[in-house]
Amino acid sequence: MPELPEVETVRRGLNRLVKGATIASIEVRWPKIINNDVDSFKSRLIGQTIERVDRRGKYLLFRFSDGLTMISHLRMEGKYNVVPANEGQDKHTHVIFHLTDDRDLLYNDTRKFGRMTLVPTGEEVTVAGLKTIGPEPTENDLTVAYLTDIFSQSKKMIKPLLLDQSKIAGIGNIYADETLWMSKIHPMRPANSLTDDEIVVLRQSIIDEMARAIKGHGTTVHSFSTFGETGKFQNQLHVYGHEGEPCERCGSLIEKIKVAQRGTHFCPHEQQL
DNA sequence: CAGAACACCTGCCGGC
DNA sequence: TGCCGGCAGGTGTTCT
Repeated sequence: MPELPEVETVRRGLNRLVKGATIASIEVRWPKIINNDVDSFKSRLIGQTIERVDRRGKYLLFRFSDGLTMISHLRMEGKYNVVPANEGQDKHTHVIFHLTDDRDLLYNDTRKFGRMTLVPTGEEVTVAGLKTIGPEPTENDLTVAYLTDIFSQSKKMIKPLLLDQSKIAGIGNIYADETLWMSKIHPMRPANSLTDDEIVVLRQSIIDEMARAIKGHGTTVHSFSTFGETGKFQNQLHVYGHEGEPCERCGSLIEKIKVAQRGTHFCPHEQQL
C-alpha cells in the first residue's frame, strides 16, 4: 500500500478506528518485522493506549500514552485491519495487537518487507530512514528554492532523484511516473538540466497530485481495500500501467522502460531527452 | 561520498 | 500441467 497518499489513507483509517484503544497483548509471528527485541517490544506496549497516529513521508507514527512511538513502515505490501477478536487472520498475518475492547489490530504483509520500531517519542529521528528524510511534498514545505538547489547539485536522472526519500518524502514509483508525465519531463533527464520553468511545473504537479490522490483515498493496484475503503485513484492514472495505450494528450503510445532498475512509464513524444 | 548492486520475501503471469 | 524467469507501489546494507 505504499506511497504517501496510501499511507495517509491508512493513517486516517487508524485514527478513525483505533484512536483511544488500549493494547491487551501482542502476538508476533514473524519476528524480523520487529526491529526491537521482541519481548521488550511487547512488554513496553502492553497496557498502552493509542493516542493518535501521525505520518512522516511513508512512515506511520503510532503515538502511545507512555511517551512511546511505534514507527511502522508498510514497504511493498503491509496492511492493517481492525477485526473482532480472533477473526480475520490468515497466513500473511504476522503481528496481532489484541485490544482490550474485544477487537484485534492485525498487521498483514505478503512479502514480509514491512518493519516496526518502538522508540521514545522524540527519538524518531534516530531511526534509519527518518534520520535523513526530506521535506513533505506540500505547498509550504517543498519550496521552489529548495528544489532548484538540490536539482542543480545533481547529475542524477530526475526519476531516481524523485524516488530518493532523503530529497523529497513520500513519492514512489507510481507518482514519480505520473508527475513527470504531467510535467512533460523525460524520466532520464539529468536533474541539473531542468529549466527554472520545468522545476516550477514539476513541483506543482507533485504537490497537486499528492493532494488529489489523498482525496481519492490512494491507488489500489492489487484490489486490496483499506478498512473497507477501496482507493479509486487508479482510475486517474495517466501512464502507470498504461503501456501500449495512447497518451491522453497526444495519442502516441505510452512506453515502459527500465530506469535505475524500476519499471518506468512515459510518453516518448512529449517527454523527450 | 555518491551511486550501483544486492538483499529481503511471496505470488502471479507469461513462455516453453 | 509444470517449471522457470521476470516482475511487483520500498528501503537498508554493502560494495565500488
